[in-house]
Amino acid sequence: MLDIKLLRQDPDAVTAALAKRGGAFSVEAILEEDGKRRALVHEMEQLRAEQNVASQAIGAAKKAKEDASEAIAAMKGIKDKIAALEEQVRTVDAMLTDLLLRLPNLPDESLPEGLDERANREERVWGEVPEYDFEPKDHVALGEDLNILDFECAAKLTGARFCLGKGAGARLERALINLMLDMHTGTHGYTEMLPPFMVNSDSMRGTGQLPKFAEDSFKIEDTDYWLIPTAEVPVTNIHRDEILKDADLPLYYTAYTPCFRSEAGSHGKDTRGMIRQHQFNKVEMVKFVRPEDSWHELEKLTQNAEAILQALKLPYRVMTLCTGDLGFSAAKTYDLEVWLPGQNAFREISSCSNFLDYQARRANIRFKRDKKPEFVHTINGSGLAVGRTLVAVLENYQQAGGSVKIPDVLRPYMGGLDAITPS
RNA sequence: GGAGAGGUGGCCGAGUGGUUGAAGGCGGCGGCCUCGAAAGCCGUUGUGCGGUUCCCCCGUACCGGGGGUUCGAAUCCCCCCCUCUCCGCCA
Repeated sequence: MLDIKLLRQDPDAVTAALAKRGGAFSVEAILEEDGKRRALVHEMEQLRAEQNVASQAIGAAKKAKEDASEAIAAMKGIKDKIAALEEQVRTVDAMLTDLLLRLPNLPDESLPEGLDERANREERVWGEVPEYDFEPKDHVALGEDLNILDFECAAKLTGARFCLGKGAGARLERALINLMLDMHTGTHGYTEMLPPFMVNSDSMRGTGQLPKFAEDSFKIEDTDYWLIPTAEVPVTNIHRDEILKDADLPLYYTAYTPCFRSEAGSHGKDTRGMIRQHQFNKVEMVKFVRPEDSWHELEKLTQNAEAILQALKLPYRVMTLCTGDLGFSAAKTYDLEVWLPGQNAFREISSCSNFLDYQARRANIRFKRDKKPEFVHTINGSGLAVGRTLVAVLENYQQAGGSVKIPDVLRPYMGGLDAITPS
């Protein structure tokens, strides 16, 4: 959520910044509601002040055994006026809040401007794109030939966009989760969390999934529970409605969770394999930091995600998302794109974002160092999307005969196994 | 799922219709005392919104959440949520 005061002070700057995202956002309507609200609140509070004074006088009179019936009768009218104003304030307030919640974050100045991913800026490339003296297979062919991934069976169990991991495939996924968590907790300084995989609507609103993107997530029927689309939701909301101590900051959390996404609107996109699934595993990193540290902390968090790819020796590049490709709540995002020989392309495997105080405002996460509480800044990123990492390992480590070498760093997690071979 | 108990300020804990934003204690902060510390003593100690000479003050709201009764509600009524105990069920 943006600061309403910023909209009041400089509506033109806000409008201009939002326009870079490509959509049409009306700041004017919000300011109109805001003005209405303030006038109503002022009027209501003046009446209340009057009422409070009168009520005290009535109390005093009754104590002194005096007749207060006239004063009581006089207050009857004011009560209805207040009630009517309360109702109006409620309506305007709800309207204003809804409008504000539907306004995305302002893109940072440093972003390249553009409407879609073609305008994203490449920051750096790591590793060498591998060359093969044979035709490399994609992960679907590899997985099925090795009998470690079964999409057909998953379709029987559930439907499209699911995958059954089998044997070494299941274990490889688990190994990757453990490697990531061990690196983040062991050398990057994060505290591991294991949150609920369902959250309520308040949490979804806190991180920005609601009210605008309800259709992207799965909701459990007859409840207020949502399947989490990312661990960002429960982990960021850990400190919802809290005032942290200055000494508590910065807080670094990491969490493994499955993620559930409806993928509404992506029909026909990435239908093959496990690139785009309704359920996938992810290890997430979430930071709560002081405002002045957030840009530096974003760089560090991005490097923490890169460290996993480097440990696995997977080639990747870092992209800065342009203004039009930026997510709703983010001010700036780096995408890590891993090289996939099966697609002959770089594909997103991590998204690391600085939200500034946007989520903190929504979720009301503050800290106190002087008199007045301040909003923290939140930062998060995938470290990494596990399913896509498994895809990358299979495709990048494939051998001529269809076997897949296990990256050195994963072998301890695989019981010493050095390769997955056709049985 | 059934029965019961309970949710009050950072924490513990009083309060059951009228200066109660809320006693008391703990903790925190400031001061006195001290060579220093502890103990002791004194003072202070929330958040949102609105107004404003913009953190100084004023107003208003907040005692799990939402409605209601009343001139007036932490206190009475209704609904919901959560926690605890017992039973049932279950991993």
